[in-house]
Amino acid sequence: MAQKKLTADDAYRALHDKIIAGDLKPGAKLREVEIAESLGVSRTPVREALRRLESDGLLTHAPHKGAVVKQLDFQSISELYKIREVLEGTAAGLAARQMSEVEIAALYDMLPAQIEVKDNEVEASRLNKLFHRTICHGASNRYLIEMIDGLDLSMALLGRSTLGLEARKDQAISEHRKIIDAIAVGDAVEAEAAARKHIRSSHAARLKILLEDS
Amino acid sequence: MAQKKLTADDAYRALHDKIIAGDLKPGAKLREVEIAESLGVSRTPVREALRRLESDGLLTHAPHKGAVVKQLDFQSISELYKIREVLEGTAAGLAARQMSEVEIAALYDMLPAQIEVKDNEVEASRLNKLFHRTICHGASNRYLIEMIDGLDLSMALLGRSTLGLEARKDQAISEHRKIIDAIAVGDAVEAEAAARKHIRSSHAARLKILLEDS
DNA sequence: GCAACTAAAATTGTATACAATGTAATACAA
DNA sequence: TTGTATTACATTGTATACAATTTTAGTTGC
Repeated sequence: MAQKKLTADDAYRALHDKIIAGDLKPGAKLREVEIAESLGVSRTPVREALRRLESDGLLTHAPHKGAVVKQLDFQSISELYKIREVLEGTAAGLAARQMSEVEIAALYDMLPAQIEVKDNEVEASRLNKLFHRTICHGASNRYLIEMIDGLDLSMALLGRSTLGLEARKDQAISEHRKIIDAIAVGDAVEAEAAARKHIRSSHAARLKILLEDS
Repeated sequence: MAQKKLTADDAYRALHDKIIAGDLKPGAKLREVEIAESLGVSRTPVREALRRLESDGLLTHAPHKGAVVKQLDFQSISELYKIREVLEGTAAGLAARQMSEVEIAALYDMLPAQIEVKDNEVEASRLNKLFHRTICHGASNRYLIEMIDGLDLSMALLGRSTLGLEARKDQAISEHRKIIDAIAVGDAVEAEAAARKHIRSSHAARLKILLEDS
């Protein structure tokens, strides 16, 4: 078999994926030797991975105390959605000015798959991310892309997707369509407004989940 | 004498400051052993510092090739200012809704010092950053603060401040006052508009400097 | 039984040694 | 002379050894 040599980047991705998948929940402590052994590497690359995850905002790290998966409090979640609203709105507005016909067509093409996916929260979430990423890239701004990606990562700390709520799924798709429609006609103001509204209702759905779970 | 033990965090700050101060210019290659020896530590903490600077966006880093101080191209600079406009505008808008009387008074108190500073680009830049940071904190959003701080860092890669231009200094102060005025009366829309305009004219000044230097 | 102190174990931080990769220089052939 | 291949060197990547710090467990005194 392959047994390809693992590197720091592999360690990063492994931990990254574990956190995203919810395998490592907020509050979980990460011990370097433990991780190193489980991955079959030394502590050095593990430490590098941990530091990257820290600057990604997925871990908190106190000197001599170790790394812990970050736990978002209520206030942080509100702040997170507020900024997401601004950035996704900006992205949609820029996309309305810059996206090409084919790119817009690609957005429309994503809708059927979003509708068809049933009771598969993971896949629904993947398609949703793809949709938002496509618009974000349509804005052609590397800093914006980086920031939204960063927020998405933090979002993963919240656990299961809001698309798990059946009602939310249909609403989200309808909102997606409105965003595309505005982009398609080059209406930046409306595209931004639609995107902001979409994030706000996503926030509302999130709050519903949080209150259910508590 | 003290001879305090240096740690990874110190190495980070040392390099960080050298880049900000322009001591390490874009394009400069950073060799681990060289830095380690100059700081009197081993490569381990230096590597950690380099990785942090990389995720700060101050360095680019190719595997097995080493770290280089990032060089921003024309396109990147435009994108940088575009996002700064959005974020600083958002910050000013939120600040208009949330800042307290005393905080606003503190903003007004900063203006005289900004006016008095003469031919001291470094000090002028410091006061300017302080002003923007204060508004940013007035928005009470940790993610927003983090992002604007990150953009400020990248901004440092551009070299000397736009406040070096004599005409720009007066203009900037006038714009600062307009922003505060809007915040003081709680006019979020106007505060955002004023802040965005401020960043745009800063961008214009930046372009002037860039064209002069080339 | 509880509190505080002490010691030992666990864990992170740093230094160094070794491996892998990339770069540059040199030798050789066309 | 130029192009290429080979080899030596420089640099980064990983593993391990050691130091510093924190946490935990145990013991002693009250």
